[in-house]
Amino acid sequence: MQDLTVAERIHSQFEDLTRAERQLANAMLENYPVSGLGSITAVAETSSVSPPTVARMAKKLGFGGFPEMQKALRVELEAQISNPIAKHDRWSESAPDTHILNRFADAVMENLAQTLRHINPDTFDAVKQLLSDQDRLVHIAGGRITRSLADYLFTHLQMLRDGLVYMPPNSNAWSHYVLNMQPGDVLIVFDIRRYEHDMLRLAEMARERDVTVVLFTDQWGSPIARHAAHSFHCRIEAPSAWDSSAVTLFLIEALIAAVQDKNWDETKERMAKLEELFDQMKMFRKFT
Amino acid sequence: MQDLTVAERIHSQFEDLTRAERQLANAMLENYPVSGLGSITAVAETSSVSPPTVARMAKKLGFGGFPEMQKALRVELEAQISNPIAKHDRWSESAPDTHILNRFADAVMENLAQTLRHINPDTFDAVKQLLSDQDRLVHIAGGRITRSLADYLFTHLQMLRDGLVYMPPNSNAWSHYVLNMQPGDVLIVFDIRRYEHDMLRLAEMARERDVTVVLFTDQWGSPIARHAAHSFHCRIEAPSAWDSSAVTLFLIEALIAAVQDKNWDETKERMAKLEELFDQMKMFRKFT
DNA sequence: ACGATTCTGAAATGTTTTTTTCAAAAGACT
DNA sequence: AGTCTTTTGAAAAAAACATTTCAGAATCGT
Repeated sequence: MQDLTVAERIHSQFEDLTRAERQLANAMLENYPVSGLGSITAVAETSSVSPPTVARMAKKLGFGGFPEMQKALRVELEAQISNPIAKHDRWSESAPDTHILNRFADAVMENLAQTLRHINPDTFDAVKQLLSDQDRLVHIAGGRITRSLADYLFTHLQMLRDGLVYMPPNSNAWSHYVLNMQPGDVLIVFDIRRYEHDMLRLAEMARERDVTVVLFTDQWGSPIARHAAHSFHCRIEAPSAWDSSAVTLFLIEALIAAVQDKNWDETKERMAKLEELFDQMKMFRKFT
Repeated sequence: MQDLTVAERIHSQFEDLTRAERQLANAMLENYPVSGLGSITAVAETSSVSPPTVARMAKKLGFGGFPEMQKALRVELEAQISNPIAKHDRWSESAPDTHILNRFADAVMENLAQTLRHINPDTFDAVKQLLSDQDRLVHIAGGRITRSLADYLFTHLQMLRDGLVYMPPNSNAWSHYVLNMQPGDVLIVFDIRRYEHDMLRLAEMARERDVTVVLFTDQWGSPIARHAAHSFHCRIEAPSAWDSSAVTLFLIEALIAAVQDKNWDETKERMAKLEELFDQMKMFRKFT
């Protein structure tokens, strides 16, 4: 009896149900399982029976009462709707699923799915547009931890366009950088957890100069969001003392790909030139 | 406001939500919309906020109260269930599945799954062990693109241990760094695609000095693998002219988490000291 | 660093929902 | 038909739920 769905229980006991109960049962199966999610009064009403009948049937089906049956319905629904990725068997097959690798993988998968649900494609496209606009200077700033992410974005954008300014994480020097910002410029800031006060000030100052601020932050949202024209909230949950930036990096990469797609011809040309330069510097070995 | 879904309302007003409300909003979107169907107490509990917060947010979102919001959720659910085409195969709901966001997400998920299948947990644990060993110096080197990843690893390991050397990506200076390597030391190198010749030379020289080389590379494998005691092959496929480092970053983070777990007591102490130092520096900066 | 403001949850209050009770209605059996 | 059993819903009682109030906590702004 334990693991049967409500529908299965109804079917298996249909013979034992009374007239009013069968009427109710049919109504519940009609739009299953949503029809059973209202209050007992609502359920009773849509089936044209009385609330006690509903309560009695719930008990007859083996539940403690109506709320218990409703909870079972919710659990069923959750299983039915839930994300396919949330359910996977162990990733790294030879490692137990309590191994940090698998636990971390779970977290990152979930973070990715969550983040994507939060993201507004319009925001994404708008930022893509901003970054594609060669007439705007793009300033990139990161904090203590997010510096690497800022760096990653900068390195890749460099291959796509010029007019980029990388602002070093040492905030003492920022005021000078702000002086060089023009109205219409773009400032990309990373601000995650332990939000940094200097970063907020930077965003404020930039905004005062009519610079469009784009923010990468976590699911809770840095206070900078108030000043940002566009914000990306990336989920950073991880089984660790620190947060996971993997999803933030994914988003950065997706943005880079989008910008690259947008002006593919120019990009291709630029890349060719760059490759040539790098080859001349003999930094790379031929692919074998 | 009338015809917006609850999720849309949450997104559009996310900025105006307070900390506890955001926590609740995230929890509700987590298993949307089922997670919002319990009693106000249940919803509050699963989000770790108080019932009043739930009631307040419902009003903030434009509903008369919690029951009204819940009813809206039920209506949405019904519409969603009865329309089998509107299933959840798309990630970012309002973006078509040809949107770069969704395509990139597909690629990254696939990369992660593939990578995990190929990782040998013994390798992982062995590297964890190496990084936990305070008696070995750990040298970290990255290339043109992978520099950010090396930087990320360095920044985080710094919070876990000392005896770390970050080798700048400018390869001219590397020979001096190699001079300082001792037998038993560890060298972590990142080498992905367009494998860099200097990186290979670095690994060779390190190996000659009995340094244990750990390599992060792509699915094809840098030639450095021949000299490395341990190699991680991360899949880097992406719908882009560049590769995706998201999975490599995931692996770095998982390693950091593993090292941190191993000696948690020492780590905790170290972190406390570091926080203190950072606070002091912040204060110092304020007065200058 | 210090008030002013906003936010938050415990507790109290008011409301709705659920269950129980019970009498009437329907049906079953003699 | 008459009596007994079962079923049913109205109404009351009990329980759970939702909202409001309020004081402490956190945050903000100067």
